[in-house]
Amino acid sequence: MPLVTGRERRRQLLDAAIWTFARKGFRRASISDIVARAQVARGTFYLYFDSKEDVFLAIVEDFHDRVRRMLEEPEPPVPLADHHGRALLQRTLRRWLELFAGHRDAAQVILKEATSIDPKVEAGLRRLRQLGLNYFATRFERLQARGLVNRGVSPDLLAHLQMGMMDEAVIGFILPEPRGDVDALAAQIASFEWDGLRPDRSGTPAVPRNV
Amino acid sequence: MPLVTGRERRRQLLDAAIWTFARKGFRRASISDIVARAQVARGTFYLYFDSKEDVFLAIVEDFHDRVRRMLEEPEPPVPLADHHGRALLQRTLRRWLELFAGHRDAAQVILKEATSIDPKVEAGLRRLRQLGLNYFATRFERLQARGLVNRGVSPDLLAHLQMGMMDEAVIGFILPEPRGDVDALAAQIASFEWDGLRPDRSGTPAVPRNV
Amino acid sequence: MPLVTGRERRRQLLDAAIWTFARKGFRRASISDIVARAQVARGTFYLYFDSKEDVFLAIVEDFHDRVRRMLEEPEPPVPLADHHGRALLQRTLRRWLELFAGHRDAAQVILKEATSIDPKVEAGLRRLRQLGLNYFATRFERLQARGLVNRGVSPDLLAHLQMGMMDEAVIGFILPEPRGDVDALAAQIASFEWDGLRPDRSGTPAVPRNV
Amino acid sequence: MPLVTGRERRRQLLDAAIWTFARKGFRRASISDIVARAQVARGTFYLYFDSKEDVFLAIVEDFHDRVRRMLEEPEPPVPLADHHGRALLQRTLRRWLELFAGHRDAAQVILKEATSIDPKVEAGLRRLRQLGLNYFATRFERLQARGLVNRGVSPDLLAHLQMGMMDEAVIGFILPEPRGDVDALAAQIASFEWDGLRPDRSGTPAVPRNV
DNA sequence: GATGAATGAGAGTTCATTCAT
DNA sequence: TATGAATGAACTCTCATTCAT
Repeated sequence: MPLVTGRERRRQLLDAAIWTFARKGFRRASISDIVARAQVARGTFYLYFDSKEDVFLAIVEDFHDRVRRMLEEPEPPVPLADHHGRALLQRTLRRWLELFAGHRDAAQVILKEATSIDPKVEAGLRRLRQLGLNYFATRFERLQARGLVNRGVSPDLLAHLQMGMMDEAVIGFILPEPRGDVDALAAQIASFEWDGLRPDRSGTPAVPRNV
Repeated sequence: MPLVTGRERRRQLLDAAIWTFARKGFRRASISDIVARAQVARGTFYLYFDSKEDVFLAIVEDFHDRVRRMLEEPEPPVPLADHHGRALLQRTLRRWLELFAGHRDAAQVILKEATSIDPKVEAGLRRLRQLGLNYFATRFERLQARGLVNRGVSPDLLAHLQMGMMDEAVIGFILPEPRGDVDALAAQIASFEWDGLRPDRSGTPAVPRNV
Repeated sequence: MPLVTGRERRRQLLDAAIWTFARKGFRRASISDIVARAQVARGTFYLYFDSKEDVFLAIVEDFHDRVRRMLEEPEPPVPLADHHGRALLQRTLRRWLELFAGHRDAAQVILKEATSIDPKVEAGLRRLRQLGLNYFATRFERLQARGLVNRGVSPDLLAHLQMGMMDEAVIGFILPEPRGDVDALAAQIASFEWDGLRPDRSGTPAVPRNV
Repeated sequence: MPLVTGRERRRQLLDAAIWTFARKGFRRASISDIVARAQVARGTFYLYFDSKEDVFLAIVEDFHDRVRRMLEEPEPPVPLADHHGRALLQRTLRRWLELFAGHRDAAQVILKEATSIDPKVEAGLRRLRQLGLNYFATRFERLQARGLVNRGVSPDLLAHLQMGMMDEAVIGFILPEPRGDVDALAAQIASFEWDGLRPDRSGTPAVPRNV
């Protein structure tokens, strides 16, 4: 029996690639860097991946799997309360941010190195993105149907905006800092999304001039 | 007098680079591609730019200038109305989206090729991003001070979320389609931001279960 | 086991570079020329040398080693004779000239291509030159101490003059001809050095006019 | 009438080239460097010289002229003395070294950048070298004929050795120092050449062993 | 004569990929 | 499976030279 199975060797190379791409970027990282990190020979890389592009695609698909598994995981019930919809939203955002916080190198690669590499990679990224968009859109739709969310905005647009905010929150607050307070971040975003910017829900604002 | 001035030749090469990077990506685009597009010799490129990285930086800075000029432009007054703050917000978003819609190739390059290229390029992108963040943060702060916007969220976080939504809106709705309805898009985003997701501002939602 | 070891491949490339530089000069020789001579691919060159400058430095250092090994080699005793010092000198010159005659391409490169290439190369050439200068200076000093050589001239200057004569003898009489009589050349140089130009060691020259 | 004549402009460019080649070497110096030094436009260079190689050849020939003029200059008589031949030799060496000391940049270019550039340049350098060799050979021959110099060595070989010593003296003692004592240098070299290394012109050295 | 923007051949170098061991 | 020396296409960049003004 070999010391490492094929599965393990592949994982080892994949992690080395994630680590390398996160630090050098796809373009500047070389196969040499990856195999040096993985402590295997150059040729070994090509036993598990077809090309440099292929290992990038594998990273995307690996992350895709993680997202899918997270989304499929059953969620613990939220205590019924006044702002039930908001609590659900906040929990979702937290789980989403936690996933990225738990895999910062991969997140870095997916979010910041997702440059035009290859049609196949492009497709993989599109699928990953679509997974998120579908999830959020379906979710908003259901919440609207149940009267838990304002029906005035299209679930599809909402999903896009949600994804944009998530990306930016990860890039701006999770990737740079070793320990961001994910909980607080999710709470604040949920708060903004739930209540909106309108200052006073009853009265008229007092004589505003142009800014 | 030469047929083209140095300024024009530089612009010509810059536009060729934008066009090329938007289609092939920074990595796959070669200097040969750029000069072929610009219809000049290979060496001419190096009279105006130091390197492939340098021309990318120039693109970023060119776009930076456009954004700055747009932000400095005086805005026509918004008719005083019930939802004054919302109207102001919507107008800002529209102008922002219009700028990107008016320079789709450049937007594509900035938003999708903003990969790790070079420390200098990195810095340039950071400056561009900061320009937007500062603008939105200042704006929200002022509107809050004037009572036109809910004081419950930090202007800084708001700015980040706003930028995330803008990026995603551009990537999702402006870059793919030749003619997106920018006005409608701005209106919908403003609507979501203004009112939030809360379904009913008075009553309690009716017996929701977990989603 | 590969057909050639790394050591051999390096030597093969080094020899090809010596051959090429000797014929085309550093400037006009291209990496293509070198690898064509060595019958390997272009990239192989860069497995063994960092750059074109680096291989030149390697040539210099390779020759440095040869000179050092020659100088360290024990010399067979010279039969005690009337002109003991002169015999020692002649033998040294012969060995020196033989080394260059035995590696004419390298000598050509070292002596005629020793142009300003690189600070590192410059330093390497300086070390090589210093090796020779030190050897001759030490030698003269010892011979003076033992009373075998005229004490009227500084060993340091003597070393420089000796080096100059050697360089010129190699350039003028060894590099151009496939088979120069190294022995006779060494004998004549030693003769000149030993006896000097003074025509008659006792009498006064007869009524010389200006030349 | 133009501000500068063609002759002057050519000289200006020639001096700029000497200055540049002395500092950067032929290979690393560019036409840009030369015209920048001469403060003229790039194209102007090509009105006076055919190519980069051509200007190098012009430098060689310019120096050739200087050497020739010096050699043709009548020499002041040397006071008749005991060592008449030695005094003549010393004066010649001094004049030779003075020429190089008076044109250090050109000397640097001729002696250290005289790398393989071009067949034409090669030929020019050969002519320059031959000028010196002929001069010394003729000189030694005449001195031998007049009994002022030892007849035991061939004038031709002597000329080569003399040139080698001159080159080395210039490289080692004149080029590096702003103010070398040319007189003393000439005196020491003449001393070595005149008297040789033989320690004692009458007795036998006392029982020397091998070094 | 003088200019300097434009040229483009050609250089050195990189590195993803292969394959004999 | 694993290795790593070898490959060579493709790249960026330089710079001597030209020529319309």
